[in-house]
Amino acid sequence: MNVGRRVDYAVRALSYLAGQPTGKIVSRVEIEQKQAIPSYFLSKIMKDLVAGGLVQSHIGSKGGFTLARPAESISVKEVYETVERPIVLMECLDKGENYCSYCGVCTQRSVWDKAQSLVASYLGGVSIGDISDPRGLTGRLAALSR
Amino acid sequence: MNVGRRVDYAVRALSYLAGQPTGKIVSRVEIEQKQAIPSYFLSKIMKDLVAGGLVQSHIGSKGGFTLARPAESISVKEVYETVERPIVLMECLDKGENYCSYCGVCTQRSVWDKAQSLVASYLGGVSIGDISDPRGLTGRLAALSR
DNA sequence: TGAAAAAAAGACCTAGTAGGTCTATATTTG
DNA sequence: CAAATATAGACCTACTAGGTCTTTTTTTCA
Repeated sequence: MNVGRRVDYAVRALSYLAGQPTGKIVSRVEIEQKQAIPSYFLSKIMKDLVAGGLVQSHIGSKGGFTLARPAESISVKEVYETVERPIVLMECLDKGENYCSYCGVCTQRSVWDKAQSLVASYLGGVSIGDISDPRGLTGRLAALSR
Repeated sequence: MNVGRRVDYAVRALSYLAGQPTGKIVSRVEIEQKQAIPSYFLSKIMKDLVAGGLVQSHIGSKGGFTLARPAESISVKEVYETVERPIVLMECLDKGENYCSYCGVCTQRSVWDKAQSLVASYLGGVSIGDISDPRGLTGRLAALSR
């Protein structure tokens, strides 16, 4: 029960994009620097976000990324599932009843199912727009110490 | 965001114990067989449950385990945290503000904090008594096919 | 008293994965 | 053409989940 760095970084990247003027293209390097993401790491994550249709990429000099959709329409749940995997607390909840022969008589199944629904529906209700971050972590941290 | 086998097996073991007459001592091997837990694996898990005060052990021939407390007073959350680790979605939620220098300006922190509270409080409200299983998975599965 | 049955303790092993780094290639701008 | 960029994918390391087994200690009971 642990959210990986990929999700953390993906959310940071999207929050930063959400804070830019609409259509402003931002490079991977800028996002990494503003949001304190390890060099290069973001390239793999952005690939997933592009493939998932959350972000649009622009190849070539002056290229970079923009949100592919309004920030308000992108939920944290969707981000999670795009860069990692569907939110599933136990495998048997995902696969059908015949994944494990005991599913039919399992007393805990409904417990994890409920817990999973709770968190998934909460995350489904939080949008990237809600946590947009125009300046990025490094920018706002620097502002604090001034 | 995934619940490991240790928790699964711990819950199965406790549910089985909860279904026995009060004070009935049950051996590790019996629990493993009735609840379809891999041989030997349960020994490591029971160690944690004993250390955590959820289960009482009885060494020697005719030994085994009993619940140390009423099943209704043992929550799934407590089981989880006893055999694995505290329920924490991101490390920074656990460690103080100074774990990561950006905590103070992090826009996602509250999101994961809320999600974490939701699931923790739900699991805190489900007890082993709620999912007690006197016959175990194998027993009930066999009953079905008869 | 001794053999059997059980927990306690811990060593060991394997495959998978998280997290991170780097390089080569294609594309675009100016 | 040169510089800047995404794309694609190779590569690496440390950790962990999950599982198996063995040795020791304690207890029961015949």
